[in-house]
Amino acid sequence: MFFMLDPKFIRNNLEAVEAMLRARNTSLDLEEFRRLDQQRRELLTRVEGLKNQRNTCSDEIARLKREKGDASQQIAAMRQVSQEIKKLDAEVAEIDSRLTALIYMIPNMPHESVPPGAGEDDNPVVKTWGERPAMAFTPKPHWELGEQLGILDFERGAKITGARFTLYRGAGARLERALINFMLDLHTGEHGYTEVLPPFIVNRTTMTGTGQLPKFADDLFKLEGLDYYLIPTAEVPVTNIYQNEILEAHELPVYFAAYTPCFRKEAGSYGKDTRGLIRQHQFNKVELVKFAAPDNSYEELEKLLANAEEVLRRLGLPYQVVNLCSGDLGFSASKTYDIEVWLPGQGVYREISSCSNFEDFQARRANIRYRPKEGGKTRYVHTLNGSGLAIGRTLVAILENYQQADGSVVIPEVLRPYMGGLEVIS
RNA sequence: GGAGAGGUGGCCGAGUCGGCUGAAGGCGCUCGCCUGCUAAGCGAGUGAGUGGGGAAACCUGCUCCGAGGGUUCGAAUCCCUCCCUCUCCGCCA
Repeated sequence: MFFMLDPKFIRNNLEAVEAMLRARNTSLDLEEFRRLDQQRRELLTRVEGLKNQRNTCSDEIARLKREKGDASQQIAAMRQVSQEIKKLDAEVAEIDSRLTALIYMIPNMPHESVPPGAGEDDNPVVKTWGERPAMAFTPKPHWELGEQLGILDFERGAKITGARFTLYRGAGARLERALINFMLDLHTGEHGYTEVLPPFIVNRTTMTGTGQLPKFADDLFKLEGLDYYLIPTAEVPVTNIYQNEILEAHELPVYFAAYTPCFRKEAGSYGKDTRGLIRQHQFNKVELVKFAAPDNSYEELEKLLANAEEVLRRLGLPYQVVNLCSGDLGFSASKTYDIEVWLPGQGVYREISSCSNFEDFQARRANIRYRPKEGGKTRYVHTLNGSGLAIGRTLVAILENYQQADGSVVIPEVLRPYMGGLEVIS
């Protein structure tokens, strides 16, 4: 049986959990949890008593048989007991599955440093970096630039597949690939991450481990006739690398960097960001994933954020960092920083990275533990992840921030070696 | 896709005609002894989950031998379904 929040924690902190649900604008009644949990414990006491009786008596029967004695009386008695056990076991299983379904719907507890708030307008900006480029002309949105330069073909993307799919060509395709390589090289070469290339299709258990299922099934592409799904982010396969494993304390923290495409249905965002690359059903991302000991996971979150920020600094892209408030925090996260990059073509800051500490929420579901140095019981690790960064949106930011009056786009210096020396796309 | 073999504790590896095996034996690891140091040697300990008792050391119930069902008083051991691994054949980037 998997849980997200510890059922014991819920049991002992019902008021706190209910307060958390309100802060997250979630309507969920814990009365049923209280009732089922109580019932389950009562049943368990009874059925375990009976099992104990059966075990003891089975030994007795075995002994009698060995000594050629008569055990028919005990066998008859145990037949009754076994019937009863079977019945009670079924009742427990029924309650368990209802309880699990319920607990799976409860989001994570926010960290104490998460500000209260109703939604994204209440997220405090904790940092801004870089100079917004001064332009003596009216900056264009990236879709215009991309089409005029012949590097982004939205129409043909839509023809090949449908809306929210894009065909990159020439320098556009290469720029996308350059960004992937640049980011991976930076994180593996300078930030201590190990590169992994995971499967892009995962099974149900894996999706459940990181919290995408059962709650967010609507946003996932599922393969027909199979219990397999296209990943919506590398977080899913990479976090599940250690699913059902026990790590040694000296192995922590573990840092992974992974490039993968990401597939999202974007259900419920029909009117939003219909133009351009901002919201696609398929996009590329370099993801950073960490497994850390609980006592320093928040330091690891700060480092993770700094690693993601470094990408934007080297690319010379202005950004701000916001601390997501309680009402905007994702389902599985205890704390999340969003990095938002400046897009002059649209005159807004747009999310380009999301760095989160999930504490033991995912680890509990995916059953990822470690053995503490000082010995004693195994504990759940803390998992963290962050985009480092979303590739498509980075390309958008480059086009819009580095555009020239004539519609050409200068390539940031750090990318030129990856572009075969190309300095300007024109 | 076809034929066969197999999935046991951190690892390797026993489990007889179903009962005394949560699991022999070995390796590894931990602690202690021994040793000038190292190696070797000797002794003890060493799975996980969940519940009860105790201030604690610790004692104790239940569950777990790929997963899920079934047979049985009782299953790692028998039956069924599924998953995975390996070998051979076919097909294929």
